[in-house]
Amino acid sequence: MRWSNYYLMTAREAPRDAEVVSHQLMARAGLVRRLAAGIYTMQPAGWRTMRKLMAIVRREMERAGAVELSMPAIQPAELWEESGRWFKYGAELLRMEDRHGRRFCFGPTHEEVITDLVRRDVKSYRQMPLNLFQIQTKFRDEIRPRFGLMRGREFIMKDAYSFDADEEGLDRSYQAMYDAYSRIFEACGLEYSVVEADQGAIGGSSSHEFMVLADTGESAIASCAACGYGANVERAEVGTLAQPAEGGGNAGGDGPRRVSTPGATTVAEVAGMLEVDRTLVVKTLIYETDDGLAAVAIRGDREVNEVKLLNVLGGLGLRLASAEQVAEATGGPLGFSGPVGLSPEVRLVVDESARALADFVCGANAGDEHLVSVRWDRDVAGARPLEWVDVMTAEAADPCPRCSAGQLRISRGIEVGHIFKLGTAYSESMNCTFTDEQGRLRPAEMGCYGLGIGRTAAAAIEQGHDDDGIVWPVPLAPFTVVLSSLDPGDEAVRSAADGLYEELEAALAPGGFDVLYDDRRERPGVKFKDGDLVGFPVRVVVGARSLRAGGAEVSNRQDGEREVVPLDGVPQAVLSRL
RNA sequence: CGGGGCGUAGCUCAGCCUGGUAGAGCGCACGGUUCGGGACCGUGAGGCCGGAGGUUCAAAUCCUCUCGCCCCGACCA
Repeated sequence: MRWSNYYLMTAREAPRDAEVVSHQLMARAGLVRRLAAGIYTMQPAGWRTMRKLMAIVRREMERAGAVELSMPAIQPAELWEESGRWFKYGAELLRMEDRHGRRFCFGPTHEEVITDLVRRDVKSYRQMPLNLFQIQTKFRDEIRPRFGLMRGREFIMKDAYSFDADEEGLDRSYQAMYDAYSRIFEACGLEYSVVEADQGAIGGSSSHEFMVLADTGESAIASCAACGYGANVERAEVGTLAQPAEGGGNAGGDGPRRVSTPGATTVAEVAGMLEVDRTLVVKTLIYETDDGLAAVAIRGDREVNEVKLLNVLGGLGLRLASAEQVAEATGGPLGFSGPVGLSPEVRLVVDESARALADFVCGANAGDEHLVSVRWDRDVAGARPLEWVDVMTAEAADPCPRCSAGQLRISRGIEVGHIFKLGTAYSESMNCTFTDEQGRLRPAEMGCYGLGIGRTAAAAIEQGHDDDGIVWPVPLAPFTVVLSSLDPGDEAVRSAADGLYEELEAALAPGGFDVLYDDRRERPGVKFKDGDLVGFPVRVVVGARSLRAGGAEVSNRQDGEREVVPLDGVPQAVLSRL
């Protein structure tokens, strides 16, 4: 491709709304253009990167036995009502009506459509296993789209769905996708890790996320270097916590004592006023759930993980209760709640972090008062059975939940892939059944597997850039090589560059590599800056000076290492750098 | 949805407080000088100042409404 005929316009400055580096560079390099909040045009060079990524994804999906198809983006409401998600999915589901008043949505994902398809076609265990995938535009009406392609509303996703006759089959299909995803991110040259994940709105029994490691990632990951445990912090478990402090002066006694704690509404204030360690205070939060109010007790130095809590309590969502609701549940004002004497209407769950506590401090459910010397068995369990749960947020240096030696480390990542074992959740609700070997009717065991195309490209930039611009991994660069002719007016240079261009195209094509020939009538500085900005992995420069030095200059974007090689040696020199 | 901010040339922004004929840099076009890391000089094109309404002799500027965009938050008792 000749740049003079191509559509690739760079800019010195990024648009004001570009916040993260991948978005700024994609905009400056002329790869994407924002059309509306969270909605982008892929300009030609950006689309080339997407196409290369999609080719890698296709190759590995097919290698793993998946079969490509294409499903509609617009989907009828009835299907979503059948699965129960028309209401459950919430406001992220973009809904619309046609001229007859029939209701549709723009598909955020395709479980309903694929399940509907397969239930009509697949009737026997002999037709399975099956794995179907597509690469297609999705729409999710995010509350707050941001960060360019990282969290768009309209985005391109590879989604795959597996159907198996039994759980063992699902395990095999899941593992095949796990391996395929690993090969994909490997092939892209990305540094990634695989972690256990929360299932969220999709539902199902187990899942893993593929995270590209980057400090700007929106996801927090807890991992253990000793045993390899890794999980999204939304889900991460924690080993048994040490209980560093003793009850001190509050130990013993026949029961809880009321103490005055005027104005102390936070754990830190209470601990300071009573001169006890924060780990000896039990924090009690009141939540509003789909089933009424619930109280969560947790050790004072710990934070509640609302994703875990939602999984424990069930329902679609939860929020911290208002002051009025707290008064209804506890009889006291906000800031003085405790597990003793809660309204019997209120469900109480207690985090494991507070289990080892005896003679602890907690709110008295009365203004400006706390209780000291409280015990679970004697003072709380009498009124109600205790429900021990894990709803704490993992923190750095927490003990590993899987091995005795390790400590958790918290890092950040960009979620580029997510695989789920769905089990029979959809096949049951949508009646996707088959006849097994014994002639019985059974629901199919399903899995689903998503991979964000645009987000992976953005993640590659987050991981690969410097002050001058993008540093693409070779497989994802819009063009592998940029050939810059510095003196297009000079006949010797022009013919040398023209010749090189043809030779390079021929030499690179078999490996799937490509060349952008910068034949524009621009000054050298502009060509260098543009090449660095767009991030072509290898640069070949031909100019009057390089010809005098014996040929063309070949260099790498990544480390800038350059050499002058004779013209006929250029293709080989380029290939050796890929 | 709550809070904050911003909409002026293709891009980044000034002008607004204190109303009086629309500005800069980059980019673009043309001419000249340059030519290995975003050149310089000159000339020029390009704007219903997001939209509607109001106040005023007069509105980019003041007021009201509206649309769009961005950021933070939607959290700890």
